[in-house]
Amino acid sequence: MTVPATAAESRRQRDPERTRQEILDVALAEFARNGYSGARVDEIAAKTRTTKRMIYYYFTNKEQLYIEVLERAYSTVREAERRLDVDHLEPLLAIRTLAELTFDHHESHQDFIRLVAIENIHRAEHIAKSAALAQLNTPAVSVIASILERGHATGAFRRRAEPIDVHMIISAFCVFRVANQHTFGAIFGVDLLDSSTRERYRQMAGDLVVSYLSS
Amino acid sequence: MTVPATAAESRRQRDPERTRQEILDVALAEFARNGYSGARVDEIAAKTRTTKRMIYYYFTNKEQLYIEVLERAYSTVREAERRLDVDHLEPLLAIRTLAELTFDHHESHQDFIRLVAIENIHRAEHIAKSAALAQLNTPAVSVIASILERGHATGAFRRRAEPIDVHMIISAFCVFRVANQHTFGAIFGVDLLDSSTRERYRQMAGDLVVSYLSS
Amino acid sequence: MTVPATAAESRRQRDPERTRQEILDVALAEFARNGYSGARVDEIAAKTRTTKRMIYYYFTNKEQLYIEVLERAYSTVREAERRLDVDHLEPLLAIRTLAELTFDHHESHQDFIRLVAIENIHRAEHIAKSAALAQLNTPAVSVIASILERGHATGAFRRRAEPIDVHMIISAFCVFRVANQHTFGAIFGVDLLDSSTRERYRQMAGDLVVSYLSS
Amino acid sequence: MTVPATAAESRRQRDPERTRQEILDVALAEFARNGYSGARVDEIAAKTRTTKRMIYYYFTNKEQLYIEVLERAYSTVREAERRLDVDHLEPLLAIRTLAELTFDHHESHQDFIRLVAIENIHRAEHIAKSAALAQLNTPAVSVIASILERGHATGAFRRRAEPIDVHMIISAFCVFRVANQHTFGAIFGVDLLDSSTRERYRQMAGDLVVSYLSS
DNA sequence: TATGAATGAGCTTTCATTCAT
DNA sequence: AATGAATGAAAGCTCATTCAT
Repeated sequence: MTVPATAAESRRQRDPERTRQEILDVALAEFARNGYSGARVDEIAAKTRTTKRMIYYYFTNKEQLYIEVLERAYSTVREAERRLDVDHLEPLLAIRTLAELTFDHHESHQDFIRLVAIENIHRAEHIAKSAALAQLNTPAVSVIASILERGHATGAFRRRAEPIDVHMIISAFCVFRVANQHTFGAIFGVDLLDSSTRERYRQMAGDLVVSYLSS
Repeated sequence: MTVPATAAESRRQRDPERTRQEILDVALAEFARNGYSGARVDEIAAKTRTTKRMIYYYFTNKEQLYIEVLERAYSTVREAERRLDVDHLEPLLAIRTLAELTFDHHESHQDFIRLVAIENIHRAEHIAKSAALAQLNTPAVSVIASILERGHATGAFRRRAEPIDVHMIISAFCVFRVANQHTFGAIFGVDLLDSSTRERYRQMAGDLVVSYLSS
Repeated sequence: MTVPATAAESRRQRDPERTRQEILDVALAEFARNGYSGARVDEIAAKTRTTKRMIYYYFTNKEQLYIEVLERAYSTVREAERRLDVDHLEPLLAIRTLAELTFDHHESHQDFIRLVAIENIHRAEHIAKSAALAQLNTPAVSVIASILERGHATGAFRRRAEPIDVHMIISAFCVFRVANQHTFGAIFGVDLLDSSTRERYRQMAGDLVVSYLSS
Repeated sequence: MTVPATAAESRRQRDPERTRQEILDVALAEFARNGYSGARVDEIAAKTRTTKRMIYYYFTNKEQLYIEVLERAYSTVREAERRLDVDHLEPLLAIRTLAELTFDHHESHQDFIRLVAIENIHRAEHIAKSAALAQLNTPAVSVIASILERGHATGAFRRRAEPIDVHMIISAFCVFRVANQHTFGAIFGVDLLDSSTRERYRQMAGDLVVSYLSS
């Protein structure tokens, strides 16, 4: 017979990769929600169809699980960056579009932003421990470099700026809005993520980088 | 005799306020270093001349200690903001100076920046619980409002911007440099806090807000 | 001037005996409510106009406080017993009246009943430690002895019973109704203290001892 | 090799149910001896072949352990009640036998009596929390109901009494002797549990209910 | 006589992890 | 490859009590 006789049997996975992904999904949410120390292996297990024991079986320990969560999250972001295509736009519009796409991406990947904040609390020690993360290239910076080059050639950008600095300016604004939304909201009584102000902030992201490069 | 005979005697404090402050100092460092969950009351006590018991005596529990750390940290920042004096400068220089002072302040109060990041991980729930933090006013925004008014009057600022948005732009840049230094460093191999680049980033902070408001 | 200048001064008691009694009142309620281990010195102090320190000043430690609570409670009961006067009633009515008065007394002194239960949990070790409680005489038993003597003389009581056994029978019934009201209620869904059944139980107390002695 | 090499190994249990029962046994004794607040999980663990950690593993927390102790204790009593068989005895003898069996049972289950006293101190809040205890039926009352019915039919019982009241009368006497033995002993210098007086008290239990129902 | 400040010892509980198959 | 059972270590917190004047 193929009917599972016990709970354990019914739970048993035939697809290890799927189990891994399910654990990583839940772990991402838990780590993003509670921080590294605040996240509970028990809780992650409880929200999974597997058991705590399986988490250790697949990931060895809490830290390794966290690292793999981080790796997958960064890898997703890099994948998105790789899909960026603004070469067909004139430089000013290209950089504004890039800022806006970054703005949109950060808003829709808040768990990732939180994970980055958490990782910074831990001085990026887990990134340092990860072979996969060590060799991450950052397509976004190349995209920026290309735009800047074109912009300088056409004279659209009066300011000579380093690609990485432009990346930082865009990131700072877009990350801040998500990462600091709660303290900002508590202190100023303003919800930075409210849909009614999204368009204004989105434009501000573009204005900021455009005005910086233009003047 | 007045010579303390035991460890307990030598430890005994006659100055409760000083003891409180010492605990808060150590606790700030520990929370900033390890996050709320990651910080250990035992560890905080060990780095103090008092005992763990005293921490509970003064602060009731870990959360309340954290909240008071937060309150004092914010209060220090507000105090610094209150000392800001850029009224004698012409608008463009005033806003640039404000950005640079913010830049300097954040660099020299990295524990505060980390605390804010931690508090955001916890969705600002502790700020919400604090009566003292609820009624915090933010002098910096008033200062900005005043500068903007003057700048609009003189025509120095072509863009009409909300004071709070300008505050956000300055904060985003200055906070990002400190808060995200570790992941940025790990991924781009760049130390955002290196003294050799400080002046360039400092100027960038000013340029960013000035170019935004001017264009 | 006689106006108290500080909270401490305004709290300060001029009447030590009154302070002692207030502490004992609150302590009785707390011990009766939570048991010896369950009662908190902090809580007792909080419900008093004095401080925890004063409790130690007056009573040395928690156990001594408990003992004095016990002493005062027993002393109150003995005082009530001493006021019993059923000599003018014929034996059958006298013993019934005694049972009913005991019934009433226990109902209106539930804290005392609880205290006795608590003291039994502790194997009466505190009574043993109390000089005052050691030499407690029990007027009730003398009253019973007198009634029994008269009843045996008149032939109203066919059964020859020991005064202390009769005391036990009466106590058992009256104490049980109060002491076991909660488990009885939880298991049988009956509130033994409900006013609608008081008269029936009261009569039962009399019937029980009367029928026992008569038959 | 199968010889346990370490203390942990020798301690390790393969029989969870047996471990549970052992913990419950020890916990019953400790709770009965010291009350709920007075009992120490450490102490219970020390008297067991397991560790404190195992107690939490099996029972979640102290309260749940206490509740399960209570459940098992009540369940044992109910089991004994279910085995009562006095149908073959004529009513007067039946009710006397029931009283005597109750008397014997309470004497040999003093921990249970103490537990009931403790639970009453806590206003039966734990019984209220227990699903198992909520639906406990009480066979003893049915047995009494049956005896009363027969006794009323034959005219042996002149008094019409409620089964639950008769249960209360028997319980009150038998519980009192055990539950209040210590205060009674301390005050009257009488050991209610002394074997030399057991037979007299046992008979008194029967006399009490028989005379009550007969007259 | 009275008291604010301080505290050692020990409590219940939690956590990531390993055992043993 | 997979897992149910078990656990050492330490965490946060509480309690009656003492210090020091």
